[in-house]
Amino acid sequence: MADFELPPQYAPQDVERGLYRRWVDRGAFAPNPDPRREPYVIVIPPPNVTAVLHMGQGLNNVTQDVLIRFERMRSRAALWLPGTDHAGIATQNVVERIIATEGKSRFDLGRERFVERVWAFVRDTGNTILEQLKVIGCSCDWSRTRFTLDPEYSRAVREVFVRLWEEGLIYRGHRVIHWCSRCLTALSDEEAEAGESETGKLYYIRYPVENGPFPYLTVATTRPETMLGDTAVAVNPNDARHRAFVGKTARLPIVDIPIPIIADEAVDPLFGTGFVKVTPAHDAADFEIGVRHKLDMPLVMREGGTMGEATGNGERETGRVPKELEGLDRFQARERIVAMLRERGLLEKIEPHSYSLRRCYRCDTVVEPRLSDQWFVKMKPLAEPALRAYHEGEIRLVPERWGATYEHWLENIRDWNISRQLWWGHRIPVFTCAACGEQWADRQDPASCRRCGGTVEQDPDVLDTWFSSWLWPFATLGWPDQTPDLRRYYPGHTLVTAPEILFFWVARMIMAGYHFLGKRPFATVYLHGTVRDTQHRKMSKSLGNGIDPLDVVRLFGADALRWTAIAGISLGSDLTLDPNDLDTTFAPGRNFANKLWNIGRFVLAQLPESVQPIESIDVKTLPLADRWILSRLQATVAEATRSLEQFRLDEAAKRCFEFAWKELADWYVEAVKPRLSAAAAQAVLAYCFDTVLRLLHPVVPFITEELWQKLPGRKPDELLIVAAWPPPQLELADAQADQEFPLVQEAISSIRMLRAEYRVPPKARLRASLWPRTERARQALSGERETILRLAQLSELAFDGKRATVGAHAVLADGSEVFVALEGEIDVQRECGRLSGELARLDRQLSGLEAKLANQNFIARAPGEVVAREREKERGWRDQRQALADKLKSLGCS
RNA sequence: GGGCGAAUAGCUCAGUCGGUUCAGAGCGCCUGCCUUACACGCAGGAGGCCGGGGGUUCGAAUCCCUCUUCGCCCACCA
Repeated sequence: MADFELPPQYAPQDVERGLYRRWVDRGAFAPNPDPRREPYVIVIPPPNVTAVLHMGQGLNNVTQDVLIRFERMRSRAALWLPGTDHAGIATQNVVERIIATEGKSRFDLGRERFVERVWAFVRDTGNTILEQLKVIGCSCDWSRTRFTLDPEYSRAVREVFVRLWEEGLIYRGHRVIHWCSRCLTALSDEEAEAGESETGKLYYIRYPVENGPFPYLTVATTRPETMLGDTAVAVNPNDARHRAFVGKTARLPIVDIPIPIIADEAVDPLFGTGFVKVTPAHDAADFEIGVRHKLDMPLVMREGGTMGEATGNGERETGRVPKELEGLDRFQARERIVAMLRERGLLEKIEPHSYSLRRCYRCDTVVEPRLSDQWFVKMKPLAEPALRAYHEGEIRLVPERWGATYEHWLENIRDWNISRQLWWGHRIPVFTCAACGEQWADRQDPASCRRCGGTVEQDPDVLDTWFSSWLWPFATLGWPDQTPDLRRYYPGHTLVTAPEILFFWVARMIMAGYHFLGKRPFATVYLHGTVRDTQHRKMSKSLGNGIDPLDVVRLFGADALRWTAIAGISLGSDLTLDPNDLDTTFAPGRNFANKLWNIGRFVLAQLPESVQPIESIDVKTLPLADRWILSRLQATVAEATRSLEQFRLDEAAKRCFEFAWKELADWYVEAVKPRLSAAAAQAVLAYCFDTVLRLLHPVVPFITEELWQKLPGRKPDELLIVAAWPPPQLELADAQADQEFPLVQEAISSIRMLRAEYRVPPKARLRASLWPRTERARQALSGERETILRLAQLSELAFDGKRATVGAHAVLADGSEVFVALEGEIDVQRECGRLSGELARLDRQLSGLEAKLANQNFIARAPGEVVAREREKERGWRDQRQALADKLKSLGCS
């Protein structure tokens, strides 16, 4: 008997913190330095420095932790590399909001002081989310924590920029990009998210036509305010209705200037009126038309989204914006222009129109297409190796279906706008000489022009935050230096992330990996689902339907959270949780932890100081229940291992749950209770519990570690986290036990059913008779007499070879008697009926299959393997048929 | 407009190659139980036209077509 007492309920709060500290203190999270160990590497999707943990990240990181703990126990040098992303726009926005409460803008502070302010903020709060990851048990190697703005990391970013520049893959593009008028920066195509379809208005506006076939034409637009920037009206060249207008001149209302009517293929004659107003500076498609027709491209909106002649960035005065609209917000301006048009009788009609607006992914402001000069990366050459890697199977997506999306994006890839008009981020290392105009990208900040010695100026913009995160798998390991870490831990193995950032991040990391190191960054991309509420809405702060993982940890423990995230989600599917009922949502995990705790409590109370190792026991001589549970354990090890290897984490978790609760606790523990003093029984019990704790450790690390350390024979410094994964080396599978113990279970269940059905009181003395139908069953059941008596709460048990019935005879407390008999599966007549029914069905199936196999068409057309499989099936059925027939014969039925 | 996914018990979801390991789990519900670990528990139970319709097949939750509903991704129809 152990000399300690455990409380009847598991209290996660009492153990989690201490255990985590022990793991850290013992350096358990660092990869094993033994060079013979094969590395296994996961790099964390770096959360934003400003982030606080939400369920989505909980799911993401717990998944990674399960994989890393699994591989660590499998003796690999497992490295999970953590870190954070500086998150350009997001972080800048947060700090801007903070200083706004002080009544200041970033412009009041100036660039240098503002950036210093952001750094101070990051130093203060930047570790929040990493600390929270510790609370949920993540076993990251914290000694290798990286930040995308670390000096070494920044060096990698700069190196990459300069290399791309030298390869001619970076260029200055003058074109229409997505512009956020609130963040005051350009955005990439991916950062301008198309949102929900919403109902807006389509305005039909008349433009007078000079000397045309008709005095005016009508254009349709959703953004009337952009008309100030129109430099043409276009029709489709094949549009017979409007052909006569081509070449004529329209008069742009309000601005009152002449604009040409041109023909361009891009115009869809079926949309609106077939006349399109062309605003090259504020619409990407119009820009293309403008280029083709060499049109002027005046900007009529300022960077902040107000109307006005824009200044700077190559824009010039055009006199297009009337005084009364000057400085007006674009949406107010829309109303005013519509009113002005109406006054002039030029507004034909307004129709409801449904479309989807693109919005800034950071502040949700409606994005404005805007002509400007930005830095772009040519993506085609980068995309090709990434595509090839997928086709050749060097990179695998799990689940596979995402491959199509990945391919489509890469095949249609567009150049990447990487400059942001922000202050927080990696400054673009492009330098321009004020004297001679020389422009180049440099690894070091030059003091003067490399050509003429004149003064140089650095580009004011910073890089897209994703331009640093796409280097994460190798920049975190010290690249561009050939560090030992880089050599050992690159390429990595598994990337775990949500499909939302497949383009933002995953595809780009693959491109960067091949381009800069010539090797894939990882072999497998595991894409998990999204966390949603019961209405299937994505959990988000703005919707207020989120669940704070830390609340869950507080209420139910980290293991309960982890259990729910892992066991509750199958490969690639979404995780639905109810934020209004945390108890229902997380109870299963908590209950399971408590169950484990109590199995542990029981086991520990029974076991002596030292237990025989299972290896020293001749398992073949053990009682049926022991052989059965060991056989089940062996199967569980095999299945759980295979499931984890295939990323079926839920299957692995559930299989172990099934073993621990249903097989070990419900059956074996109950069955073994009378023999607990036997050394062999103790050995089996200890071995089973020890092993299932190992299997469960990746999913529920805290409780398993806590219990495992208490098991007899444990050295004080032993930790489950670095213990060996259960090897399938012992031959514990026992086909006979697998067949016979279920008979015992069946008998017990039958009797229990009778008890319940006939309401036999628990205290009643009950006598049951069993009539096993085969010699083997008779042996098995006789051997388990004690178990049956105990688990079915019987006082007597009899066997009889003639009748196949389960019967029970009860004497109630008041002396009255109850006789119960089960006519179930062991009843001869019932059994005969059942078996002959089965035989008949099998015969039907068999004849169908035979017909199929006799069909020459099938043989000729079906693939060889299919035919082989069918033949195999036929053989199996024939054997089954034979066995059935034998059984029927042995029972003596016709 | 294209592409992808989902629909199975009251709820959240498993169900691989078409067949006796296919009607399953957890939660909830009902009936008994404080049986020498666990009431966060034990034992027993009820509850399903596997979204609708058609097809293939000896046989369909499973394969094909179609419809309905929901979700996601992509797309320069102003």
